[in-house]
Amino acid sequence: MAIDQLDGRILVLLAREPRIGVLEMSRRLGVARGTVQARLDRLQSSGVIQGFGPQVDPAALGYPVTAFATLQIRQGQGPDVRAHLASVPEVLELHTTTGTGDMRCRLVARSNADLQRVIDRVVGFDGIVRASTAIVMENPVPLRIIPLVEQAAADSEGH
Amino acid sequence: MAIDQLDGRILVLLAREPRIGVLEMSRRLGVARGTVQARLDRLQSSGVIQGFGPQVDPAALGYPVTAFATLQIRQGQGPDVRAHLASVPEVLELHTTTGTGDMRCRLVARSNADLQRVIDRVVGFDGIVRASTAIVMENPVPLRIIPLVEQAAADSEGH
DNA sequence: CGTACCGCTGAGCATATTGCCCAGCAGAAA
DNA sequence: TTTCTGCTGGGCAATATGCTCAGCGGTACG
Repeated sequence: MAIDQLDGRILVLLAREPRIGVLEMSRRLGVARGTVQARLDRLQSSGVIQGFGPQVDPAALGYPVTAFATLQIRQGQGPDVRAHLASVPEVLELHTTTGTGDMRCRLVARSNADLQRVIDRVVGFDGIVRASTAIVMENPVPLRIIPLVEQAAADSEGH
Repeated sequence: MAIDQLDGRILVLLAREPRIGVLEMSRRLGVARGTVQARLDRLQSSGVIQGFGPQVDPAALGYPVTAFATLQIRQGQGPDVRAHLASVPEVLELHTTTGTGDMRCRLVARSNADLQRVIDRVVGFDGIVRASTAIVMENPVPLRIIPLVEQAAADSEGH
């Protein structure tokens, strides 16, 4: 479950050069190919690596506006609201958080004007009591995992 | 910049079976290998596909707790606060949003107790005026892009 | 102390894929 | 008509993959 230094180096290498092959990886890391193969299999089957899906930029797809919405849900309407939000393509992510019936979702839109349409569609659903939205201006730290991987690998040093 | 149906099918296929090769993709899609190759190159150079980095599960790394923090920043301290937050491995993402000096970040921690340590480290910085945190309980819609890709591809139908 | 067990190594082999080339062809634009 | 662009289908050498194997050093356990 915990990862060691070699696992960490594999993950970092993979994050930096994702299209790299197993053979090339083994050369860079100075270990046998079978070892990298086995580590990768283990990382995937243990769930540390969930996949290698392409990271698609919504902006390049024509959706340059990102926003976060905080929703308050009427008691008992949770499942319905989830299904509703899941059916909206512009909802990229949804979490339920502490707080009475609170959800937060990440939205994208084609423009600020289009965001209004998206929000209307999102909150125009019975069961959503209240909604507040914050538009993203900058993204100083894009979603990342490498620093955490390095810390986790370092933590496992002193076994 | 906009994607067509073939691009959309490539992205969906790639999202479903990321380790698939160009040759196999061309077979599944019923087009020539060179075509898929060219489309992939274009998707990458145009920025639609940012990369194929491994999707690492923080929970499997030993960080099962996720939280969102909303920070209020003192005027003019933005750059310093950003640099500080970027230096904390548990900060996975950071956005600046509308609102007076507002930032939101995504945090992970080893436990609820550990979250306190992380928050202390995050907010224990001159320039952060106020902070509120919400712990994530469920993630009904994990970060996704396929529905948006399909919509974008469908929108380009009527050229 | 001896004996399993486990992970890593280094190697080999048949098969599949890649990167790169080419000529031909259809549709759109000029 | 002519030119351009994108897709096709093919071929080629080089490379990577999946799989197997025996050897070898640790560590755990009786």
